[in-house]
Amino acid sequence: MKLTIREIASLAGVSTTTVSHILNDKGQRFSEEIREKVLKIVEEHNYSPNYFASNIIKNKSRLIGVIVPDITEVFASTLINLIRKPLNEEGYNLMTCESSSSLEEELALLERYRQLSAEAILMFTSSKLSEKITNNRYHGIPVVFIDAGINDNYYGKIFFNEYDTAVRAINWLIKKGHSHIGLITANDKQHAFPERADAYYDALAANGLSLNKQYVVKTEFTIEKGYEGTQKLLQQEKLTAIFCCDDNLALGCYQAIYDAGKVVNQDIDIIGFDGVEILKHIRPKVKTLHLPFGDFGDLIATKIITAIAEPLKKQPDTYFNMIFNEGEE
Amino acid sequence: MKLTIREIASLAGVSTTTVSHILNDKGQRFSEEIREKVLKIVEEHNYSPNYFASNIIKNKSRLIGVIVPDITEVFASTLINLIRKPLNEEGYNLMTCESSSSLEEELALLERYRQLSAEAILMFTSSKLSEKITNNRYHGIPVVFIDAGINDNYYGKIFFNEYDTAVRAINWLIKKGHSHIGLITANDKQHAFPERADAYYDALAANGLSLNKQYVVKTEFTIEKGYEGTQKLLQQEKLTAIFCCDDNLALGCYQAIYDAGKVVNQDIDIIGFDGVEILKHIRPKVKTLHLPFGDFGDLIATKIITAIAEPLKKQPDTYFNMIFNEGEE
DNA sequence: CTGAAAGCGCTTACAG
DNA sequence: CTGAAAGCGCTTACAG
Repeated sequence: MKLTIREIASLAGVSTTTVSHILNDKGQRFSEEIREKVLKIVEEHNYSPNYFASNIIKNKSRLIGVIVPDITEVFASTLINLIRKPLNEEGYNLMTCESSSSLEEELALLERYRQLSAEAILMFTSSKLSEKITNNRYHGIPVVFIDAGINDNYYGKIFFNEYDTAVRAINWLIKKGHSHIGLITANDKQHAFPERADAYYDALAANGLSLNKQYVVKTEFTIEKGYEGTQKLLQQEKLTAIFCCDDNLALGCYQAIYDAGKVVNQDIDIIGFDGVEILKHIRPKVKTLHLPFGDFGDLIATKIITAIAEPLKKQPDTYFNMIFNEGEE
Repeated sequence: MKLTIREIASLAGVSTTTVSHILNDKGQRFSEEIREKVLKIVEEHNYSPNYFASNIIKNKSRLIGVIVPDITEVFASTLINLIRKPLNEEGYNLMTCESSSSLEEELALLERYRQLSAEAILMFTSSKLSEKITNNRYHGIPVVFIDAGINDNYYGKIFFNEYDTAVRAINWLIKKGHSHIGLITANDKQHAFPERADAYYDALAANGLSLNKQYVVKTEFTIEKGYEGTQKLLQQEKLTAIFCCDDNLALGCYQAIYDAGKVVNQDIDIIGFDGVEILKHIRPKVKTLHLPFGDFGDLIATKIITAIAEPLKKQPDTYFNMIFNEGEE
């Protein structure tokens, strides 16, 4: 059904060598006339070289594998969205598969991508994989992690300078008059964002507010846990604001406040963390620290391209500032 | 770096033929002893056949290409999520690319998937592509559309019996005491869901309510347009409920009501359409008709598998009921 | 400048 | 039962 290079060559009255050279922009061995003739025939018959045949020789798949716990996860899909364009422009295709956060599935997907000869893998994970992937290479394939610092990172860590911005956010709450502020943070098994909680502790101290242990909930970063954590915090009658170390928590917090018959941003102020899309859609809007998603995406795309070109090259760490807008958003 | 079948063969002291047969479960020409020996060596060296070399012969890529306007779109990512597992189990890999709803990009992606020898393509689109893709085959590759009936469908249309459930929803509003109900529906260029609007018209008539043209807004199915449409409707002072023919509209509607200082489900009742995730997260919760996503996903997966096995086989139309829960959700 | 031919890593019809 | 060899559709070093 599909034409082969041989047929195109015979149609054009040249050798397969010439057709291949023209298609791959190799050298100037053919006249412009021939070039155009061949290209015209290719066009007419809608010919495209067999992807597998050329890859077996070029040993390049142009494929970048993405592993993500769940494709409906906003943080990940936002980032995938951002890196796709620059990578497409470099001639790479993204392929996304889901791991359901299962280590077994993650390993199976790595293996599948290896079989597909992926040139790089972008891995969203909360598993410790450094043992399987030393120096960020899985059987030679560069693996770029998005994992909040869980794995060693040969290709450079990314820091968001969360602390300073988070301090600013807490200070904003305090200036607004809040003195009983709750915190929902990680139980430290899944995630490790100590700066976020530290900002809370330090900002309270710097403003002469004492730390109330009843105001602190440690849990996992899900909407449900945010909901439950907030229910607990709401038992503290004086509490008037909650700082959530993640937007999923913030969303659950928002729901719990509403369901408890209170009004968000009126009875209880919320501040979230990451700046995912959904927080813009809910009402009242929930304030959040924003990741600089655009720059973050560009960096990841560049990291991947660099890692493909030079898998053995260490890449530097990068620092970004988080964004927090004190005024109305 | 990567081992070849020849090296495995020589390591095992057998021919490449035998190794290939063992790896591909072809025949019983080898002893169990040899089989185990080869498998052990394969295991030890973590050998996997070169994907491209085998595909060039088998002419099977095991790849299913997905084209989606935007990966962050909840409807699409929900569905992709649902079909991935059954398709993986059949040995297929999903590859997802974004079209930004641009016809040009859609065609480019179809072409790219053709070059990748995708075995089937799942296309989320609002473009009329029947001209390029007659009988749902693009250069022989089966294309399954998710497109609300825009394109011809050789592989069977999917109907959601939206009408009956939508009538029930409107009746529910009327029974609740609403007699001034707004409608936000499509401007008919992008989408064609006439049953949704008809249900509104008919239910009003059946309950002896006259149709007020001021209560009807025709627009596109986006959050922004839902917002603007609602602003228009809110100028109608007697209006106390709005039926949105899409969940994006419902979300924009929800926002506009809040921003106008009114209370959702108290001053103005909303009913949406599709049952996407986000409506469960907002507060107050917005009632919506639900697609039977689970069954829908299973059907699409089956359609794809069937289309790959028998590309020339017409597939039957399918009818689903929408879900509308009158009580609390 | 041009094309015949070798070779990429597999699979499989075929000969022994 | 087993393996040498042809062949999949390309690319490219090489010979003319």
